Amino acid sequence: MRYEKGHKDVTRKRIVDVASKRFRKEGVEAVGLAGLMADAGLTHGGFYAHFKSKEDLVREAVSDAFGQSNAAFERVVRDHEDGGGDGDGDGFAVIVRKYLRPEHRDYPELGCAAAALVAEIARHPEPTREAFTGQLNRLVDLVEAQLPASPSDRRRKCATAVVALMMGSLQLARAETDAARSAEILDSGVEAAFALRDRLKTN
Amino acid sequence: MRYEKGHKDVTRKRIVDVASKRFRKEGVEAVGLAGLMADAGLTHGGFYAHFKSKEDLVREAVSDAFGQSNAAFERVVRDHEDGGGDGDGDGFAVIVRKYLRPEHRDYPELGCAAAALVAEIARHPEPTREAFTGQLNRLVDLVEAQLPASPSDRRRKCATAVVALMMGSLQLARAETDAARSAEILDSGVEAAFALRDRLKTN
DNA sequence: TGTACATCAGTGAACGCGCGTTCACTGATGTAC
DNA sequence: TGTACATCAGTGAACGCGCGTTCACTGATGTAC
Repeated sequence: MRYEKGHKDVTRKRIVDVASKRFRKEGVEAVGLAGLMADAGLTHGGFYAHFKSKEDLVREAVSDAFGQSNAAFERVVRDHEDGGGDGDGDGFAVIVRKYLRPEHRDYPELGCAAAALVAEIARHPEPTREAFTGQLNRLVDLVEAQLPASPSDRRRKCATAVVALMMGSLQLARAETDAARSAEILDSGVEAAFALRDRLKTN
Repeated sequence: MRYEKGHKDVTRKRIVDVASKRFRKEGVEAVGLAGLMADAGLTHGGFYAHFKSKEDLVREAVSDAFGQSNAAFERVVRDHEDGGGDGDGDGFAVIVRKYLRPEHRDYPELGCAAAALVAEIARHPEPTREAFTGQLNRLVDLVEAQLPASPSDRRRKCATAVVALMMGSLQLARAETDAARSAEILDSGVEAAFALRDRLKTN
């Protein structure tokens, strides 16, 4: 069957979309190409008409997943600025609270790719790691833009630490089996993020 | 061949030891039992004389790996106390600096199991997750013990956030391909950890 | 003291299965005549 | 306007391979007589 123009691109995007969700939920290694293609409504043989290897898809899907979650955070900050507080730094609170929400903990397939995949990505080839760190820097940039004025390397380091703290807290909350303790981990992350921001203000 | 008493226990420990290193370095899923047993100087068939399943080994190896890294941090704090500063809170600095060292970033197989495996463990069955969080709490306890006196839930939350921050920073530093930026990530973690500790002091 | 047997940690072939990858093929549609 | 052919996204069988797991077996040593 021959398809209308642009059909292949649509299919390719569908594969990337399915992959970006399943990788975040199950880990890259646990997801097989046959099942992935079936989820996209295709048979496995067609995979190589779209990507030259699984690694090729991983790089693209990680970038896409992380990019989507970054875009969501950027949007939520912009919406907040347009609405109430006129650049009073509350964009920071919006990011931190959204990141450390129970929903984000419970639905990794819709959330930050860093929290789900950072350790696995660290073992992948350099191009994949670079796609990852490119998006990571974008997240750090976004956090940095919400911080009060300070010498620029202090701001950068603070933003970096806040991202590490949020990501780490989310991961620990996901591993914790006790619901109350898991909620406390998220809460610790929120409080500590504010503490780091405030210290930048004071000093 | 029949073996001297205790021989089987020694073999078992050797398997757990090899597993605890390889899991941290390569991830649980990437390590096959045949290769693992070969590394322990055995053939794969004997595995089930020691463990009832791979998951059984995972639980034990994660507990062992995390326990060893915890013990190392406990030791380094004790040694520090015995040596110079008599409980002046520098145990905290010793932990943070040891955790966020470049060597820890570069040799995951000898380091903290949380940084290497937290995301993967979160997808494992409850007994495995509980073995993990048991050791995680031990690490939080250790950090908490180095913090200045405060209302106990504030201390606990601060210690939790410090662990999340250290773990997250180490993971990000491992994924980063640029050496200078990777070093900066570690440094951001160290500074932020001190900031969190200091805030507890002041307040 | 010497022989027969029980023990059991470790061996290695075999099980079904899913992996990533390759490739000859299909068949509906667009284009050429 | 009607027929022949080229296109090419997607199909599905097949490749070698490693996975976790099972099991009949080995063979050096300890124990029983």
